[in-house]
Amino acid sequence: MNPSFYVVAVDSPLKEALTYLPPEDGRVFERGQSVRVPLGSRKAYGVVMRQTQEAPPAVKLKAILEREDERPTIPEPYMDWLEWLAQYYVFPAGMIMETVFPPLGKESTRTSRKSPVVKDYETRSEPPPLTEEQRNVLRQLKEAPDFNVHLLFGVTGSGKTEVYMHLLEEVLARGKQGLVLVPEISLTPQLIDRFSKRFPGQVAVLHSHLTAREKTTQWWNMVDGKRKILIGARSALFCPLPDLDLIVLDEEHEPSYKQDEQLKYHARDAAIMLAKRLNIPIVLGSATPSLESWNNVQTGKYQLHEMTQRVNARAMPAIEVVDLRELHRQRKDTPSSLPFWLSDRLHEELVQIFDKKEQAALFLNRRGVAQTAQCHACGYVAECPNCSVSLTVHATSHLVCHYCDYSERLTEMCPDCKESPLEPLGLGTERVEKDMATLFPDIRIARADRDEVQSRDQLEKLVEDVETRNIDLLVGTQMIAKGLDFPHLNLVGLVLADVGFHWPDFRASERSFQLLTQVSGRSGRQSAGKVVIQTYDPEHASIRHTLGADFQGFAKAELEERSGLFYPPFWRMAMLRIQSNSKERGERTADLLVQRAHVLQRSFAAYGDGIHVLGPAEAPLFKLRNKFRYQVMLKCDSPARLNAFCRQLLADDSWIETGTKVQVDIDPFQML
DNA sequence: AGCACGCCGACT
DNA sequence: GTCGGCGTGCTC
Repeated sequence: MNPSFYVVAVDSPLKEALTYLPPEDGRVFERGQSVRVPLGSRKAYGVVMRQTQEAPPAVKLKAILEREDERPTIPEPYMDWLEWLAQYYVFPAGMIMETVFPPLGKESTRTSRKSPVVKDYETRSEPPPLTEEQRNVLRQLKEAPDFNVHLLFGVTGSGKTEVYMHLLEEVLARGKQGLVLVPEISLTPQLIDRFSKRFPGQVAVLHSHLTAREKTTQWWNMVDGKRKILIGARSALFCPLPDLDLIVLDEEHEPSYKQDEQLKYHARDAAIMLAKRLNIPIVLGSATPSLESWNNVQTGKYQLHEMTQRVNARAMPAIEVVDLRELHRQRKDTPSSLPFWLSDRLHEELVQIFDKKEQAALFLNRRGVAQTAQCHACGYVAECPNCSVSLTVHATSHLVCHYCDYSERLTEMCPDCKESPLEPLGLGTERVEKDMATLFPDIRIARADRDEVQSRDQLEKLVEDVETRNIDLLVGTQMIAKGLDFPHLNLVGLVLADVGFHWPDFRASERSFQLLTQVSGRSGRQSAGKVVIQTYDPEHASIRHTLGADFQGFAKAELEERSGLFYPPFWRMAMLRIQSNSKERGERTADLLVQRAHVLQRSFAAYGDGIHVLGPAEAPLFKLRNKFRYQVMLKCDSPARLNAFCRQLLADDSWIETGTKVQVDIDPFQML
């Protein structure tokens, strides 16, 4: 007997899947198959979820048009996992299904003249001998082949990548596939090359900077089983691999694993759920694990594997802290010819490094010439007309908004009082670069930030220039903190470590610690390196523990603090964001939402510690791109209950006014 | 997300 | 008159 109806997840932002009649020809469909369905006045893609005997009341049903033969059936573990994602992150299932498939059809009519995504080498590079620590870790990992979460906690330079490659060799020997996830930023040609040299002809790559055709080709290479190892950014997790046997997620602490648009998933958490459904091991690697993962080690949920030695027994860099308060006190008495942001200590080290013809990097997590511009006569600060932030000074005469990219010319006189010019306030990478060029006219400087390096090609060029020693000094933001590995870089200067200490985010300390440790790790990859940290707050926990290379001490102190404040990882959070083009409507919606939350709260009060509702509050970035933003924070000690609460709270959205949106962010990272 | 519908201002 | 701007609402 033919089934009565099909439940289809349609590529449209609908809360629920839709019900369709079988097609005219009476064809039968399986769960996971792709179909074309009529939707309103158009055709849409859909994935068959299940059969049903029940029709929704009061709807005139339409029939499925046809099977979409170009799209392979999604394997059951993936189907189950995709449904979990939709549930957990409160997101339309049909739109998640769509992320599984490549952007174009399988066959291309044109031949590409672009250089290939992965270079295919003829011969396999020989692996270096393993350290004892690496051998131990590999042995331990072999003993737990089923679903297990392994945290590979290894200092920078301890050879984590080599461990991954050995594990992948075993995967290949079994004829299976492996998935290696890395943060987008560290997905450099350097890394891809290293894998494709070791596994010639076996590697495919997926990330957002590939063209639609490149993505499609790489996707099919894996899905057809022609290639066995997929290296990619978080979105590669959605490629439905037929023989997946191992997931590696490198730099697991990286905040960029959390997507903060559309489906707000965390690739680490999602990867673990996928591994669980496939009953395969997953290896998380980091030199500075997230406190979530570290806590899971403490409670025995994850297995810990430690690597404390750098390969070739290279020493960790010597770290020195410069107290900027003291520096400025001194300079009041004895003025210096150096730029205000450059201490004599860091200057000395730079002189020495350049004398020795070695390389240095200066790190400052702030773009532009100056943080903002202020009038010394009336105190006016240039602000963005669309966002509630001050404008940043760029390239001498421009003011730019770092959130919406609005820009204007810097006027000669203050536009408010017209009495005095706007003076730059604070510091940015552009200014550092300029000052260094004046101070050291003979050295070759490159800047690495979002203004200077916008494309993959530019990053490749930059990496090459540093590798071939065409560059003596690299000045940059976060961009240079991650994954770049330069043998002759022996001095890292942190111009102002304090950027980020006072961010309105409960993870501010954790991020600072990670950043300081990662940046420091860039120095002395081959010989003895040096790190100079300039700060106004040498006593800050992030700095103290970076100095002692004491992750565990930092984690212990920070976890204690989190526990006292009902923060993750002990409690779970959900952020409800209200966004409106009218301030009044936004405020009204936020108030109403909290009222509804309080009503619902009562029915959850009987379980555990109930649900905590905080807010409504204006978002730290109150106005963004001309939208007014409010937020309501929810906390709960059980993720399942928090999820149920969110779903119930937002099940009915008919009360939300037009021009106003309410969105949920489960396990949020972005607090602004 | 699309796509249609509908209600206003600017043009042949 | 009617072309098209984008706000609003619906999709089995």
